[in-house]
Amino acid sequence: MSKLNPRQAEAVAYISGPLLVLAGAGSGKTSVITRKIAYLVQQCGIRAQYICAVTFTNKAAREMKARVASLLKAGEGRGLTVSTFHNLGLNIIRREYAHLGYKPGFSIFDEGDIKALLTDIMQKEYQGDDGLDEIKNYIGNWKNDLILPDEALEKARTPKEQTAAVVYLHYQRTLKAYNAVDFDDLILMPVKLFQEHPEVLERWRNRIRYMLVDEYQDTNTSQYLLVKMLVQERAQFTVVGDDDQSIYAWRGARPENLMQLKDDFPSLKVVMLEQNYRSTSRILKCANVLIANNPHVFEKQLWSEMGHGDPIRVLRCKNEDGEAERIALEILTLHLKTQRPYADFAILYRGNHQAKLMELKLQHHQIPYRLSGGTSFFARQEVKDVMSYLRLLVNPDDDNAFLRVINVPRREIGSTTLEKLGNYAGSRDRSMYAAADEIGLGEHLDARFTERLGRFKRWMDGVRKNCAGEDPIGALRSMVMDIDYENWIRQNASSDKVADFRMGNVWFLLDALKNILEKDEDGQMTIEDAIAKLVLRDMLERQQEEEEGADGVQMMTLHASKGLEFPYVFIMGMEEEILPHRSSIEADTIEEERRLAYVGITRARQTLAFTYATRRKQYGELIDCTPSRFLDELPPEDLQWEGLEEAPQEQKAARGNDALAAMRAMLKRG
DNA sequence: CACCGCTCAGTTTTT
DNA sequence: CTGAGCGGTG
Repeated sequence: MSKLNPRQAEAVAYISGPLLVLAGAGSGKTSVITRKIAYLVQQCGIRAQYICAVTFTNKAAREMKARVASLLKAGEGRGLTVSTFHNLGLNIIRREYAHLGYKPGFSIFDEGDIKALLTDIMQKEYQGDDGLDEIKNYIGNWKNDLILPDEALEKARTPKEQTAAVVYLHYQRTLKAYNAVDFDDLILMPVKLFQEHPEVLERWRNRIRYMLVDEYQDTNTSQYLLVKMLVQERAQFTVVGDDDQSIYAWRGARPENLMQLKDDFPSLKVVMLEQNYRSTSRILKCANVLIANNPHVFEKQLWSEMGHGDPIRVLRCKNEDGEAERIALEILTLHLKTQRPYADFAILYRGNHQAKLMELKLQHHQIPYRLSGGTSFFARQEVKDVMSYLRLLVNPDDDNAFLRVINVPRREIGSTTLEKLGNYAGSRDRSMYAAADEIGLGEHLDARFTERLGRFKRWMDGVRKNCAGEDPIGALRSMVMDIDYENWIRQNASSDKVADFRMGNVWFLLDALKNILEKDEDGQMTIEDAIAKLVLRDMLERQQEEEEGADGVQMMTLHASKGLEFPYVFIMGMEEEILPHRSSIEADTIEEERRLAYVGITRARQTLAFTYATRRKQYGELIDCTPSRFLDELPPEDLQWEGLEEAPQEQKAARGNDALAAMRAMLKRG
């Protein structure tokens, strides 16, 4: 077990009041959190069940859990909570749903469900879904700021806001009727609940006596309020964050929450972690010098004892094709020369579209790679279908799921039937599923159609019964067989290969569900809970990770790279309009772009290179590119520019290009 | 309902 | 310039 430095030790041992740890990149913040949990349990006699650590991603939570487990003796970690904000919120709602007027088995709507619901509402209210995304943003922002529909209606000034507020009101009512919540509600509802029911809050405060929050700079207003309410005047907490790594303001994160803490908790102690255990000092100097261009409340200087390191190279390329080619050749050469696995190399970029060409080049040179991001597993049709079956199974009020499922596969229930069922259900204040076999429906629908609906409902009720038995997963597998889903997939797929892949996803989903049920320690997990966890992506990634053991160059966006590290890092597209992004230049949010560059630089352990193209095809036109202003902000003495010989008039002196020639020669040799 | 052609946007994204 | 998504048509 590694020794903590004095600052880290101070952060771990300080438990007499609220603590803010400003942890620079690579300064061992996860160690501090995990060691602190162990310290609380082993030295302070606080039982693990009273400790709650919160992260933003499942991955971070998983890593933290594993590291804590390795520090504690068996049994000591019993009842410890390490979860994401959303999972914590889910756990609260799971126990307190009755106070919120919800029923068990409530659905969690994902991005797709939300859009479908909003489209539906806007069709009804405004006969069109123009500006859906904008309205969705308004609603999301309100929810992040803890503003409910009534307040939004009052506050709305512009016509757009008023429209959005009206839609918001309908949206929230419909969610309630469907016995559903969205992701934002998982945070917002617990806060509202605690505000309205102090006795419930008291119960939770009793359960959570010490709180630790990771990536605090990424919290939004609701999340901060949730933390604040739980810790309240007892103020037993540690939050860890880095204002320089705040790159999610665009989705509601408020790095100001770091400052807010000082006002809200005057006794706040601040500890700064400035020793970096990841990068060479040259890389850190670059990072420091760059970020010094941003205003700071807390000044920090990262330093390391990892040696001076290689110069940082800036590779000038003719065009986007040359850029990708150059990176591919660099990696190929370095891989051969150093014998390091491809997984030691990372290519980072601002936007996902930049990955395309890069991918082609890597393929061309037969370099294995791993691409993170891309189409989410949950966006896949077959996954959505099966998820909808699962949801309808545990939540018959979920009309969204009902509509998705009713004709998949074909049950000869058309839009007219569904519209009449919907109207009838609406008039009776029932869900479509509940109304599907009501006698009164016969007055609006022909017997043929009521029979089809009734048959579906009877079948579904049967499946639900089976699920309540000994082997719920087995029951779900039979359900998939029962509807002959495989046949449906085969009919709709373009090839057998695609069909196999899709069926694989279906079984994978059920396996993940099985794993969630099985790994549950206290045996309290119901199938309802497990499905909710599935929507929150928990467990799924873990399985995918296990399958992803293969060696390969890692390609990802700068955003996705936060929290990771690589020996060799390439940051591509270092150009004005790309990094900083054009829209950020226009919106004057350069500082966040600078932090994005900062995050990218601080991912590198030993070698860092930037690339940019002098010309680039954009929207069908060949345009001249300007190197990113961030390159100019870096210390010139640590940079080594390459590829300037074609443009000697540029501000930087041309340097020898021996490296490129040597590389080519080496490639020829083998 | 399937397919074709037109229009329009073209950042980052977890839960 | 592309690719997605939409609307119109057969």
